[in-house]
This record gives sequence, C-alpha cells and structure tokens, in this order.
Amino acid sequence: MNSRLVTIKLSGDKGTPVYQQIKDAIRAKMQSGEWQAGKMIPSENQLADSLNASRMTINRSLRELTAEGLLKRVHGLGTFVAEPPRHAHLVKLVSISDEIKQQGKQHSSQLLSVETVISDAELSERMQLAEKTPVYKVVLVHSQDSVPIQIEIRYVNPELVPDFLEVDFTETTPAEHLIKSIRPDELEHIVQAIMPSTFIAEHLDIPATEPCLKLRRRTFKGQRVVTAVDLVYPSSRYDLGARYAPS
Amino acid sequence: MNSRLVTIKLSGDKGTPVYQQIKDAIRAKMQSGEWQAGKMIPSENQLADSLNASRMTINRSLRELTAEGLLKRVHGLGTFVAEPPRHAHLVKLVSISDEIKQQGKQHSSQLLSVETVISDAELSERMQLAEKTPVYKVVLVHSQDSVPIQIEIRYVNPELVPDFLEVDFTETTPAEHLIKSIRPDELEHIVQAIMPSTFIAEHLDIPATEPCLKLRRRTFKGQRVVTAVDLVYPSSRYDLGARYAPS
DNA sequence: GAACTCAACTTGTATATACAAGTGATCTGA
DNA sequence: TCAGATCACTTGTATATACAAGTTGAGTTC
Repeated sequence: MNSRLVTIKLSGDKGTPVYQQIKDAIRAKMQSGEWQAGKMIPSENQLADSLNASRMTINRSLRELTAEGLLKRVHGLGTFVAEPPRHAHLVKLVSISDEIKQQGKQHSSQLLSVETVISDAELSERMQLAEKTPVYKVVLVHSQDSVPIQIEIRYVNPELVPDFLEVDFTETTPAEHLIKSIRPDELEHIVQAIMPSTFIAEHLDIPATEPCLKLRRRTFKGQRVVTAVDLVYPSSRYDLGARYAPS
Repeated sequence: MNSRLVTIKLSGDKGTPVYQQIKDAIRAKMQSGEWQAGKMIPSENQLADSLNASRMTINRSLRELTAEGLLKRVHGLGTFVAEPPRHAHLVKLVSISDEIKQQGKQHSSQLLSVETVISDAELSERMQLAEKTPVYKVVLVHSQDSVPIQIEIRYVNPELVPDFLEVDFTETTPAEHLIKSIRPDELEHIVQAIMPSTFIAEHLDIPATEPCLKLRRRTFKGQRVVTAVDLVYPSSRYDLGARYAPS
C-alpha cells in the first residue's frame, strides 16, 4: 500500500472553476520543478480522491493540459509530464514572458540599454518617420531558467508612445506594455537566418558559429508604425512555430 | 413553432468518437458556406435533441471548436461562427511555384529522388504512424530563374495518398498535388535556423558557412498527418514573411 | 411611458455512473 | 519453460442530472 497522499493544494478561490484551479496547480508543480519532464503523474482516480473532485473534472483538466502540450497521456498506461516543445507562436501576439511561463519555466530579463537615438535613413524607412528624428531604443536579453534565449532590440515611436521611457522594465517587458497601452491592429514579420554578431553571440552565450533566427517585426496602429523590433533566437535553444487551420 | 430540424448528418463511423464526428460535421457546415461567419448556430439542447447525443457530448464538441478558434460562445446568449482570422503568406498554404510566378519570375524544379522508406522512430513520431511502416519520400530542388532557392524533403502518408508515387512531378509540384487531392484542414510549422549539410549546400549552390532557414511543416486531415516536409531556404536569397491583423 | 419583475432561454460547471479499451504483471496449465 | 488467460490498473468516451449565471423579451406595475 504505497498510497502516499498527493500533495496538491488548490487555491480554493471562489469564482475560478475547479478544473481551472487544478490546471493551475499542476502547472505550478511543473514550474517548481517538482514534476520533471517524463514523470508519471497521479492517475485520474488518485487525483479525484485527494482533491475531492469528480473524475470527470480531473479528466477535463488533464485533457486540456494535454491539448496545450504540457502533458502526454497514454491510453491504459498513465499521464506524463511532456517534454517542453520549445517553440514560440509565430502568429499570435504574445510576449515572450507569457510564452515561457506557459511552459512552466521561469522568465527573467536583463535590460542592457535604454536610450533615445536619432534615426538614420534605414531606421526612418523602417519606422516610417522623417529622417533625423528621435526614436526610443531598448535592448534586452530574455532568459528561460537563467539560460539566455532571446535578444530584443526594439525601436519605439515616441509620438505614439511618449511615456515609453518611464516604464519600469524590471516589472514588465516592453512588449507587454505596448500591447496593453497601444492595441496594435496590424502586425508584420519577417524571419531570417543569420550568423550572430559578436555582441549577440556574447549576450546569448553561444559560439559565433551558431546560426540564429532573426524575427523582424513591426506593429501598426492605423497606418503608423508603433514599434519595430528584432528578436534574435539561438537556433539550438528555441524554434518558432505555429499551428492553425488554413483558409 | 419554428422548430425546423437541424439538418446535420454525422458520419456514423464506428470507431471515431461521437464528439469528433460532431466537430467534423460542424466544420463541414462552415466549410460548405452554409454556416457563414457571425451566424448563430443551434443551441446545445437543440443539437443534443436532433443528433441523439447528450448535451455534455455536444458541449465538448463546441468547447473544443471554440478553443480552436472556429466558434465563439457568449454566456447566456448562444454560439456563433467566428470570423476567420486573416493571415498571409507564412500562414497560407501556397506552393512555391505559385509564389515565384506571382513575382513574375520563372519557376523550375528538379526531382532528386523518389522512394519508399521504412519509418524509423523519429519519422514515425512525426507522421503519427506505427514504427517500421512504409512512407513515401521525395526530394526536389526548386529554382527561381535558374537560381536554386529551396530544397524540399517531403514524406507522405501512403494510407492517405496511395497514388502519390504515380504523380508526374515534372508537371506539378508535390505540394500542388497534395493541396488539390487532399484538402488539409490543419497546418503546423516550425521555423529554425540551421547550417546546411553538404548535401544541401551543394544543391543550393551556397557555401557551407551560409545559414539557412528550415521550415518544417506538417499538414493534417482530421487528426492524421498527411505530409511532413522540410523546406530549406538559403537566407541570402529568400525571407519568409507575413502581415496580418492580430486577434 | 418608464421601471421593475419574471420567465424562458442560453452557456458554464460539477457530479456520479457506466462501459470500452489499452497495458503490464501475475497466475495457470500444458 | 513457455503460452495463454486473467486481473488490476490506466485512460477514453458517453450519459443523465443538477445547479449557477448571463441575456433577452414579455408582462406588470406605477
């Protein structure tokens, strides 16, 4: 009788559904590292017993987490923590911190610089601004469980986001702030394969011989460019991906 | 008494779950244009009655279709057909020959190999097939005005496309044939930056030091993989891009 | 007419129950 | 020893039932 109790605690939050609390609790287990990839988690019946929920409710939680790619279920065998599939959504407008947290990992970012630059010809073209006008620029490194995973080089239109430099980027990421404050209505991106510059290789902690993905993105409000950003990923650590129905 | 019967027909296919048949039937309604975007669809109770299924089963179908973005539900009001998201390019299922011709260039392709391979563990996983089953494989080089621009390494599910090897690939590309013969309803892709293998570098006529984009794509019909393909582009000659409205 | 109540719908969640079917270990018999 | 049956587990699906909660429109009252 090895029926050690399952040590899961629900938030008990009135107002959030039970199946959601269960999902959150399981995500937390994975995030904390207590449930590593490959581990078999308690069965539906065990969870139902120890959480005082019906098996159908447990089933819904596990089924949804499986659809989200966090769990893997084998008929007749059990439920296991999935290998994290390391890809980012190409299509959705999500901030990298959300994406990392979704996978049960820890996100952190380091602000490398904040400044106002005067646009040259190329940047003016890209931002659709007159030449030699001021543009805000920030550079950050994003890490997943302390491993650098993305460099963000972002330019922001000061006319549309005048308060941008006052944001505390230790609290929120630039992308989060921009999505929240300006609701962009159009999005453009281009993907390229590049060799990293020494600056990038250094901050991503990769050899200069390792290819990187560069996601060059612009978001628009009306016809005007809100922000233009280069997101550089080391290919060994992250892919970009998407799944959807074709038109 | 405006209780016109709901004219939905299930496949009745023993072996596929009822909730899945219902999802397929609803997708078909939308695909045929009978249920346009914005239309309110029958309520759970109406569907349950006319399909002889329990409301919980209907609920599961509708909930999953909502998660997939095909439906929109409003508490207390009803269920509606969602607006189709418009995305482009990276997102659309277009064959490279169309894309090249679109730009007013000349497309040509060279067939490097056609064969039947026996799936190993990795390929089986990717194709969602049992291990050590036969899979069709073709390799081509696509050129734009005689400059090689893409290598296509494609695997095809023989169960779903048994006639694949009989197609004349000097006439049509594999992608064209697959889009036309099987109308896939789901698409997944992952973008990576890679260094080319010597095989790839040779056929793309690039130095082995030039990074490439690898677009790894799978298309689905129902829940089954129709085809899995790697498309490798030399970064100096081609970018991938898209522009659309965020959700 | 305006405000309020209420009934009739909708979706959202939670439960108990049932059976099918896959997996792996153990037992059984030749 | 080996092959097969059986059992104890697992997930997968389907159902009936129940109540909560949001929305709308019809009816009532002032």
